Amino acid sequence: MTIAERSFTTTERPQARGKWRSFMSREIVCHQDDPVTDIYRVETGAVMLYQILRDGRRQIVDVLYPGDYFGFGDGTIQDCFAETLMACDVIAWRRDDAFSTVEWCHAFTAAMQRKLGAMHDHVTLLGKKTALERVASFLMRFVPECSGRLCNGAPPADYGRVTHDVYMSRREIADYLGLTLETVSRAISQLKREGMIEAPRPTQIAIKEICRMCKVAALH
Amino acid sequence: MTIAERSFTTTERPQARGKWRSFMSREIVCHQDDPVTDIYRVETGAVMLYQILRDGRRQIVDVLYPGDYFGFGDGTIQDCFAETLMACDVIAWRRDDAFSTVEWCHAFTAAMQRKLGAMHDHVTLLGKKTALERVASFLMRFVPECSGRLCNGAPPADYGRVTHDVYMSRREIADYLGLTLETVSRAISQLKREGMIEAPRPTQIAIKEICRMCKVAALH
DNA sequence: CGCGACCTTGATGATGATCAAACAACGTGG
DNA sequence: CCACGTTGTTTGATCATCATCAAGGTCGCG
Repeated sequence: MTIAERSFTTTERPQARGKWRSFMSREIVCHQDDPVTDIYRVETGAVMLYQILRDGRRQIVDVLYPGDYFGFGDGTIQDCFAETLMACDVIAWRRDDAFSTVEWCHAFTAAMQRKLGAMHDHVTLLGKKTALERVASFLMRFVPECSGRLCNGAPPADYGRVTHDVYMSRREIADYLGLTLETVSRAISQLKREGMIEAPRPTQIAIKEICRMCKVAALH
Repeated sequence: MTIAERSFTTTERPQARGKWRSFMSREIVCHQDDPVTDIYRVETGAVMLYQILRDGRRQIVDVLYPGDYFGFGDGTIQDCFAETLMACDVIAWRRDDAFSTVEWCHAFTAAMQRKLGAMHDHVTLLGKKTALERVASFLMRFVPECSGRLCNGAPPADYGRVTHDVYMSRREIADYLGLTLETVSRAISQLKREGMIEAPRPTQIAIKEICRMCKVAALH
């Protein structure tokens, strides 16, 4: 089961007055510069957030999985587009409803702390890592046990046997990692040549040598 | 009055059971990988957050000003060093105390929303902008009215007359913007040559032509 | 089969990193 | 007061990484 396929058990998370909404792949949930009305939480699937500069450059600033919140911008105006990477379920709350209960606030603050830590890691990736390190770091996200600072050095037993679906095109990966699609493609080819990963098809990858990948990714 | 010199009026912000602490310039408030015990809020001054990779590369992931919270990592372990850029006052809460009141949670969630939006902008800067655009964007932070997406096109009346203190060295600016100190220096020199800024000394700048700077920074 | 979308690979070039040296500001001690 | 060392900044010359430009390859589908 991939990260994106996980879903929340509804009992342990507040959802009073929240409205379930389903989206197809590549649907836009909200637009940059739109007013903020609702707050969303991903329940199943995956959503990308991106900003577009006036001259058309696009930066994918985050990729969201179940449990992640989005759609609140700076509190008044959306700072990003939110677009689904696959079929998704999300819960939408009216802003005022959402913040009215204490449990909701707690769930939200916990999610925000996790998210901010992840953003810090991503800033370090963009500011300091080479192309190969970025791509390796990106692929290691599919092994959550080993990609964060929680890693205890023990990879899951079945790693190397599992193939992960990458729901992003080369262009999207590139726009996420601050590279071009050609550079991403070259880096993936290099990791394949060196035997660290396999890719039966472009959108599927299997990580064959976790510890080498981890070193290449400059994760620990 | 600069951003860093602003301070909060204590009445409008919850601080029950919070403990005031004062720091000198360049003191380390908390260490990467330390356990999380307290949550801090900057009251006066400025604090930088940075991560250090195993081979010594440093990325400054954020610069905090009054009203910003820090020190909570992913909830258990610090993900960053926090170091003061100048003399600072902060309030420290025990984690459990902090989240016990509703008002505190509301203040915290509001701050986190602002911060996450700012991080998105910074990710776009790191992922897509050129060296000159990054440096110009950085300097435009000293004119908050014009640097964000709240900008209404009307610069403050006294701009160009005000010199701003940059409490960061060229190396720190570089580590923040994902560049080298030489590249930062060259970009600043270019902006000076073209008359957009003045710099009576390296750590002080005055923005002379806000609208041109804004264009160079690719802000709007 | 042929078209379109996406990916891969190659050749060339530009931006920014690296290496290096000179310069400015500042504090200390003779 | 000035020589000197220290630290940080500026500027120049060269180099490497990644972007750009270009062509060919793979896959799915009408």
